[in-house]
Amino acid sequence: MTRSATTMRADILESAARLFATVGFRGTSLQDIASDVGCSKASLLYHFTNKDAILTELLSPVGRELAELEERLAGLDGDEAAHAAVAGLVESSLRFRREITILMQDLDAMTARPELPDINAVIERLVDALTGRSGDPRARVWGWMALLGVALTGAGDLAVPEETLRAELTRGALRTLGRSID
Amino acid sequence: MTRSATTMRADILESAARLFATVGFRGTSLQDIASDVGCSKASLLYHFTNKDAILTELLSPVGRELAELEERLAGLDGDEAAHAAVAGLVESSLRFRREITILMQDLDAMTARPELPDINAVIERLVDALTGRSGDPRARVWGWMALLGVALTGAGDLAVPEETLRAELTRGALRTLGRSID
DNA sequence: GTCAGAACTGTCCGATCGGTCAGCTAAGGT
DNA sequence: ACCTTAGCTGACCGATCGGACAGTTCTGAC
Repeated sequence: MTRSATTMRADILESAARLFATVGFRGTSLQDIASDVGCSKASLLYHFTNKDAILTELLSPVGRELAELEERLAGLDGDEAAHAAVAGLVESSLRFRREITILMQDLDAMTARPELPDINAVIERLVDALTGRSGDPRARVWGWMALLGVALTGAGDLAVPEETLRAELTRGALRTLGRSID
Repeated sequence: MTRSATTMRADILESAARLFATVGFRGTSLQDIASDVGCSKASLLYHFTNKDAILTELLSPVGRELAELEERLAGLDGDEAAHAAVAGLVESSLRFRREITILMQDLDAMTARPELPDINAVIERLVDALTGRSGDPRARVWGWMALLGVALTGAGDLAVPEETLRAELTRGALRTLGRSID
């Protein structure tokens, strides 16, 4: 069977996203994806230049969203920026549960990926926005992104209303970050 | 240089723990550990039967602690058991920050590890204690263990008192798990 | 029917993984 | 001085990884 290029790319991205989110990027081989899609390993590399390209395209919507957040933060400063940064992270985590889960699965490897310029660029901005306390703020931001990701993953099958979850996560994040903005 | 067996084992465990916690179990090769310790890869396998044995020994204290929790839960039932289970998980997460981080790094792979009988056994019990809602309770328990782990990791360099953190995490966990026990 | 190009695959490659093994070296008992 | 043994290592193995590439099959335009 021969699928159209767009259909095939969509199928590959869907399978890859599911596998990446459950067993991680490193834990997923090209053969695993190919078996799930129902094609050969070589076919994947016909539609995508390499394995990293699949990941990059999966995360590009998150990158765009975070880039917009970056722009919004540019006009703010101090507590206002910190509040907007955390609120934006919570919002993005809710919108991209699976993508954030993928990011979280190989957190350390992701931060060192040059092919994710959007995401890493906005992290720098968030570090600026949330800075001013002891310790490594970068680790704190990533820690909180991961925290939100796992929280949403673990709470995915709960009956807790999304509104409540959003409010609690925002309040908890702000409190733990040591800022009192209400 | 020739170190004593006990010293060598301790050095290996220390290096492995640091590497596992930062780049994950899968992300750490035997050569990585050997380089960090300052010995050959073969030397690692002289002191430990295989790579899994290093991980198992690293996590054995957590296993023992969770086994004790399991015994404590055996005498309880219903809401009492659920409360004790969550409180115990929070307590263990605080005591074994790094080990929980390691568990969290390859969460999916860890749950399927037969060489971690202590840990997986108590998970079964925790599932029983926390059961009674829709969805997969096992995923929920692991999700919360991971949540706690990342929270503690990300919050490691914060000025928030450990007491406050402990109280907030316990309350948040109980709330999200849908139990109202106060 | 023909044919160009898109879609796809079998097969091979180098690198790296966890693990094995025969043998080397240094230390301690006698 | 001799020898046993614990500690250690270089070299090697099979498996698996991501990726390359030549060649095959399908499909739509004419």
